[in-house]
Amino acid sequence: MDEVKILIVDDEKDILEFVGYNLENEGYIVKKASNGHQAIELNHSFKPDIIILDVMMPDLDGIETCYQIKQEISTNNPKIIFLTARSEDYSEISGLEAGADDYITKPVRPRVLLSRIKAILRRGAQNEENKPKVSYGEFTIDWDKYIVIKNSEARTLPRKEMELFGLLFSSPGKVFDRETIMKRVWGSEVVVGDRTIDVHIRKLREKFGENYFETVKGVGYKFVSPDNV
Amino acid sequence: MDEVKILIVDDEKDILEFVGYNLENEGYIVKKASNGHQAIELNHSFKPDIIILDVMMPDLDGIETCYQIKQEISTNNPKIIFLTARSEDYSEISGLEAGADDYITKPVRPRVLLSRIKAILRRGAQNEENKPKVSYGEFTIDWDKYIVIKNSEARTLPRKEMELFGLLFSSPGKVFDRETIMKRVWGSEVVVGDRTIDVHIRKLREKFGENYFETVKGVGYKFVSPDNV
DNA sequence: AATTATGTAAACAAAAGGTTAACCCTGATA
DNA sequence: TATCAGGGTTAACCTTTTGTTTACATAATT
Repeated sequence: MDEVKILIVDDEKDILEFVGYNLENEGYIVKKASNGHQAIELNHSFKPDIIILDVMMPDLDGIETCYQIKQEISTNNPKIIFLTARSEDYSEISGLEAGADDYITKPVRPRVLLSRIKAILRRGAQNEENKPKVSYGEFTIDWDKYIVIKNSEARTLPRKEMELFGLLFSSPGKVFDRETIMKRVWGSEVVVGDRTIDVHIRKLREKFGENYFETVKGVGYKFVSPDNV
Repeated sequence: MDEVKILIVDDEKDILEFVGYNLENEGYIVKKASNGHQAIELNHSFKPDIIILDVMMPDLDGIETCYQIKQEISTNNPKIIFLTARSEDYSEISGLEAGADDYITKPVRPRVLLSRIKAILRRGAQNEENKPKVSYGEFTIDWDKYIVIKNSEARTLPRKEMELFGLLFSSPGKVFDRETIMKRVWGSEVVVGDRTIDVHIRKLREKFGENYFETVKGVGYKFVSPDNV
């Protein structure tokens, strides 16, 4: 991983500038968001490796934002560093639960921040050896190579198809309702028409066969492996 | 859970008013108690989903109150958020021991409080997703996969049939009267003809056999498992 | 027997989902 | 810069499934 992308989220412009400047100086690719919604949005499009997230923000606070981001199925699995003022009354409990990977208290000291970032990247590098490759029935999904293998025949899927497949595949047999699919694949911010999910299911069926993606009318869809039940 | 009930407990009237106002504004159903005894009392009668509990109270303090409430066996299992003044020397430890679910330090900031409440509700909702897989006699119902298994033969039912089955199956042998069935499966607002339930019972009988859904004339229906009684 | 509650089949209505093709981006390519 | 291609989305229309009612038959209860 040579190009490390970092997203900074804070409602105070000064901090965005200050932290952004320091990180860019170190050669990271930086984008900034000034609220939670923007952050979720940018997590999609920018796909940062690390998100530095202010806890205390109006409207959608850091904890909430973190939750939502962690929910989503996506290729980037961003690490999240919380930024909290020592005086704030957000307890660490909620932060850890929300899936924070580290904490930093304001005021931000560049040296500290950089060392935390490096620590996280180091940790990440180690994990990367655990290729997230999961098999079930005749299928294998390999997020690393971004392919789905069916009976030793590999194919690359477009992002949304991959994510939709990934979600359903993550719990074979379990029905995911449309709302959940929407939230986890498209994100809670995005609003798209109701036929969109169907169309993507169609594409998956075209590629893998009609029998793997079962419709449960009025509820949602599930992945099943006929030979494997 | 659409109607969320919250109980606020504090000996300072101002705080009760302030917090209460903000929560009501968000559509929560709110009751207030000004001491621990009242709180325990209201936990019984009001059955709140969440209790916001001041730690520092005369006589019966928050920790004690929390203990007592957690002790009780009741249908509502209220989540408890502690309210502590930063200066107080109640350590978080005692709070966690007492069974707190979260902390907030005074002064209470509405945004913070609301986001914590949402977080707690979300946690609760997630747990609810793991609807258990229940077996009785030759039947198993699996809400996750949305199937009913009879003698190792699985089938997915349409929504209403599933819900009707689920209801009757939830208490084998117990008679559910039509009114209850209506309310629980169709909802209290919906009005449908009186043959509708019968027709759905018919469908279940067609699918699983005539002997499992017994009519109790003038009352309602019950699920029975002949081999199992 | 009369009355009332339930059973049933078939018709009907309305959701829910399926399908296809066109459209709009965005990023790549010449 | 113009063009192009792929992915993603929408729109329109089609099909199927599910849910409800109707109309009448049957069984139980008084």
